[in-house]
Amino acid sequence: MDERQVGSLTFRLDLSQPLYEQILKQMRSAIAKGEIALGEKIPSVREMAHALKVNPNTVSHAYQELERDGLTETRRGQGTFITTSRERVQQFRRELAERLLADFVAQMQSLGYTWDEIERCLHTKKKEATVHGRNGGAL
Amino acid sequence: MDERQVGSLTFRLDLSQPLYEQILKQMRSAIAKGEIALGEKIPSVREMAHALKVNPNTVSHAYQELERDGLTETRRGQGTFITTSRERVQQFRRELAERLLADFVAQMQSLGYTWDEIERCLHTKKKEATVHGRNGGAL
DNA sequence: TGGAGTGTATTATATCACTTAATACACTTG
DNA sequence: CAAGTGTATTAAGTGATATAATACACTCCA
Repeated sequence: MDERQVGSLTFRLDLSQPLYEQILKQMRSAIAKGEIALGEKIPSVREMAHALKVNPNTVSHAYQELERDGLTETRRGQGTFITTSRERVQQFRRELAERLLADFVAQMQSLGYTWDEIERCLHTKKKEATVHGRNGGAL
Repeated sequence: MDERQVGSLTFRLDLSQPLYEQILKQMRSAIAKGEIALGEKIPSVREMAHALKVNPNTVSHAYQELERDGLTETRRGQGTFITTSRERVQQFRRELAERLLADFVAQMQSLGYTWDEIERCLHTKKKEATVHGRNGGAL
């Protein structure tokens, strides 16, 4: 499965995307889902780099994007911490979901799908997924 | 708007994505939506390159991907033609939509959204879009 | 106070995808 | 035979990505 544990987090890295982007996305998900508590310290750049067998610069790149997102706060000499603002995390989650939804709909419409057809596709897939596994297809 | 006409097609190119990918996607859309008739000849590599102010190699790259998709057939010395198989086009459209849907759902679930929440988001956005413009938000 | 651990910045090197350019070839049509 | 097709090749340049090796300023704690 090529999974790597670091602290309470689990990462899956491959070569299909930039490494820093994969780290970034998986950190965003962990924060959005509350898998890391608000205000909690995340692994240091060097610790993360060592655990993921990746260059510290690459981890640093991802961490700086997280701060640009407003999801983390960095304290010089101390480390990087998840923001304490629950509102900020919720807002980010909403905005990202909104972007994903808009992109998805735009692409479906570029193939000639109508709103009703898109809704029907989603509903069909939901029923397919919830029949097989009880976890809603998440895992 | 930075749009370029070539034959009956309209292209919009920017620098946010590889040029060959943008050409590829917009050709796929045109074929899937039936904006180009089955069996019809598409502009030659050189003509398209000149019209889009792009290198012939870049257009050729996109055209070869189209053939890999099974959406076009190339006849040496004659040109590139849309497949005559309506079934092939429909199948491609379905498969691409299926992929888009699966990716979208996976990303939403990675943010902690449930199936019901995803369905509600889509339905809300549909109502927002159909209130404003009558074209369903496509243009 | 000093050492260890923080994030950050810098410079250098290497690789890869993408793009352009200039040719060349085999094929088909008129 | 000439013009137009797709295709292949070689070369060059650019930018993003990643690694490596240092260095610096900061904070904490023994």
